[in-house]
Amino acid sequence: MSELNIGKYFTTGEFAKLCNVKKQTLIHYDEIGLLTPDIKNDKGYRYYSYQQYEVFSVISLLKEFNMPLKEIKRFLTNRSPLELIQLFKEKSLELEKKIRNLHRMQKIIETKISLTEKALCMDDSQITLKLEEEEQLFLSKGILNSSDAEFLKATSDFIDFCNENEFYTGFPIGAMISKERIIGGDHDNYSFLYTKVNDIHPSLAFHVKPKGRYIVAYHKGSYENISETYKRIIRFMEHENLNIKAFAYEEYILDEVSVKGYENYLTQIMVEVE
Amino acid sequence: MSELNIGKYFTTGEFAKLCNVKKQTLIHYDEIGLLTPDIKNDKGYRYYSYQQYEVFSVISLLKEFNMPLKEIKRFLTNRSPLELIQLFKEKSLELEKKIRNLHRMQKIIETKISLTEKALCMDDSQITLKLEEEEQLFLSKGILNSSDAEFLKATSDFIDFCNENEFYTGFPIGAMISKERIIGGDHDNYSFLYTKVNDIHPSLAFHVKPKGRYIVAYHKGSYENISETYKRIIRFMEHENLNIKAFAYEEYILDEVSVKGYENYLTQIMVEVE
DNA sequence: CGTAAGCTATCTGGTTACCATATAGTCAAG
DNA sequence: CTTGACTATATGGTAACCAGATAGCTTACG
Repeated sequence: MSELNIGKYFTTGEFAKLCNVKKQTLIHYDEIGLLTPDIKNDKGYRYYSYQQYEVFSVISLLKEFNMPLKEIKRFLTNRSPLELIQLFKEKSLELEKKIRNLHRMQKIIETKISLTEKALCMDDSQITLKLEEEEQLFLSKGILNSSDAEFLKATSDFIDFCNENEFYTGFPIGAMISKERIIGGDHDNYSFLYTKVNDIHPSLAFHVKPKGRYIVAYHKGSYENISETYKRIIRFMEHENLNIKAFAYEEYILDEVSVKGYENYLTQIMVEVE
Repeated sequence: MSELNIGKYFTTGEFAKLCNVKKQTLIHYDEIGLLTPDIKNDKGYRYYSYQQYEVFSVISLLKEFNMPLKEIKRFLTNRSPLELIQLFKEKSLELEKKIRNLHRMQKIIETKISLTEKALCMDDSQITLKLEEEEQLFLSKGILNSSDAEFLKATSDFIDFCNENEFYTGFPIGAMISKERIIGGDHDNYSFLYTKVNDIHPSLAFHVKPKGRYIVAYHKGSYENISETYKRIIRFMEHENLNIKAFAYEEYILDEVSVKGYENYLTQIMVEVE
């Protein structure tokens, strides 16, 4: 009776089922020396002890941390209670970071969803006058009258900086254009790029988009034709007897992410008025 | 001046730096048609618009969800505001699940750390009498007098069930041995396997490890020699004039996960006494 | 205007952690 | 003693790149 030999041991298939993985995975682990069955008979048949299940579960735990198998192997070869404590403490910190990041991601997609939903259900032909609350904006360096190359550099630096400081919350990048440029018809000459921020970083300077009345209009299509929308805005202002205060704020509501091609973009323009 | 042609466009290298990836990655994305540069000149040089940065950031966001590039591509090809909303809502649910899972992982490693730290700083030669609080245990089906094959099956079913119900919290699997077996010297004939649970699942039956006095002893090495430790326990009981109530509870404190080889295992034995 | 530095391109091969499939040997039950 | 269900090894394939080689382009300087 060979049953006695393999008494309390699982075959590869049984162990694989227990671990919820393919047999191949266990064979692979054996090949790379990560998890070698306690017993290997003369025919090459593998037999795993149930204590090895605990080892497997640590491997799969560490794998969930994206720890490469090589490193897991290194850990298991040198394993000791102290090593385990040290490793797990490291991983615990990583976990916290990961959880924070997931919360950030959740904020981003929530923002994207609500922005896009808003875009879907609004009337983009209408120009309206709205009272808006104060908003904190983080600005790029000035880009007025900049060359193409300078503009690219500024955009790039701005995005870099936002990423480093985790400013990106799903809000699109906006652009500010000054009163003079709007009136002068110089509609692609922006003063600053900006992004909305939720938490104010004390050591950095922010621009406050003031509380007050804003003309809200929407531009459909490429910004090459944005002048026409500005003309409509100016007509509206004259009709309502309003004056631009300092800046207009442009934001993509639908951009390359949700539609394909400039002709389908939707830009929101908010003009601060008095 | 060819500068005009490529005016507001990033070269592959510039765009790669902006996106914090290797140039190769962008080339790869171009090859598989995931993110094709707006412009490709006659020499094959790639030029990316800054609007494409937004596309890239959505790609990398989706990639963080482990979404395969093929699926991301499918999404981007059919992109529309509605598709975006639907996808992001799905992903939001996934995120919640992931966050829950990470919290679970954190609990597991915390438990492992504290168990192992406990093991390191205690005196395993000492037998003590302790007052222990009530504990909720989830039990395997009875394994008394079971054959090797039955034992394996029970272990396997037990682990499966624990996994399905996410009972695993980092506590090792324990085993209960009855009064009769302890006295009779039948030390590897367990009655049940168990694991500690934190949250009680209302629809399942749990065993309560009662509040009361327990002899706490430690066994070093393979359980093949566990009889000697039980002899020490019995001597201690006689000396202190105590009697076993119903069960002893065995738990690995150091097992294959933190040490290598049975000879280094450390088992905690708790005997319920009166 | 020419050249060298610093880009760009494509191409090959390697990586990780497997999965699928094919073929052949082995085991356990009727 | 055969049959069906297992086991083994071996080969090739996958995703999403990365590293390095080689060759072409371009631009800033002398």
